[in-house]
Amino acid sequence: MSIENQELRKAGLKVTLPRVKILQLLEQAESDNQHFSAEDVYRALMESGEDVGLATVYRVLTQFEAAGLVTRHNFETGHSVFELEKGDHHDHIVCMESGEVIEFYDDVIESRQRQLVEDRGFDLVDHSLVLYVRPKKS
Amino acid sequence: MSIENQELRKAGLKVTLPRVKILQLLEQAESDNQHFSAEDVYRALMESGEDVGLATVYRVLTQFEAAGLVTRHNFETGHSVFELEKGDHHDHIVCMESGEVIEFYDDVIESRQRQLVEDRGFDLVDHSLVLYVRPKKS
DNA sequence: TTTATTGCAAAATCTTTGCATGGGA
DNA sequence: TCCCATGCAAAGATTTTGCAATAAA
Repeated sequence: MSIENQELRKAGLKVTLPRVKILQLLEQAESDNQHFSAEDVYRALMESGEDVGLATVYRVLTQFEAAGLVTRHNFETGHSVFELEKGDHHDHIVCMESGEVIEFYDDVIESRQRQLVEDRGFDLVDHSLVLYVRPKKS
Repeated sequence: MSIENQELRKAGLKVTLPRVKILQLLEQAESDNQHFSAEDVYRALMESGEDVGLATVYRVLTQFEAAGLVTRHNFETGHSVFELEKGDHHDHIVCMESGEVIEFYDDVIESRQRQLVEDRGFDLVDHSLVLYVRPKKS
């Protein structure tokens, strides 16, 4: 029994071909490109000969999100991107020209955030930080 | 000469009725509701008897954005919202129990963000930071 | 078999654009 | 007058949904 099948069952999802293929795709993603739009996933499936409809891609990704398998980001790009949930917190840099997404983690920012809210009498539960950038001109 | 007219001229935009009305609407917004969708603006104009097309609302808001008069946000709501640019950048702390929203500005985080993206060969264009918190238990 | 899932197409949203008309400088 | 701006409708782009056919358990 494959790892994908186990994960799908654990999530309460019937093991079907589109779900397995999409989960495999997300898990085999290169470390420098783990953010997929529904269109990205659809195109990748078509290229590898899998005949899966775009509507199904949307449905499966939405189910994966509900099951906690993926995280959906709504960056300012006009479309959603999906990322496999690996449990490691990170923030995002989004290039406004290429659409490229870079993950980063910075201790200075993380601890500063915690201190800022504690100074105001709160505990930090979660946060969302996205840096929108453009390639340096000079 | 009204303030709106001056602002429009300064932005290099011809002073037209739709532009003046939309700018007025944004400037008269209550402090607790400064985020408008194009549809919001369109509806408000219709209700005050101004016959402006929705396409024009989009065009004007886009021009205002290009001119730096407004900021466009793409929240998770599926549609853009526009906010008058008042020059005071701030981030947000959101209390998950009371819903309270606190604005803050922190130089350490701001400069660290800039450095992080510049180390990677980018210029920081914009950013979005929201801290989700809970009242401290102890 | 039995029910959830899929594929397709159509619809629902939100936003932009082409083009002829109208309004501001 | 001279164009820019506008209104309308149509087109785009992204995402969702209805429904009959299909596949998993």
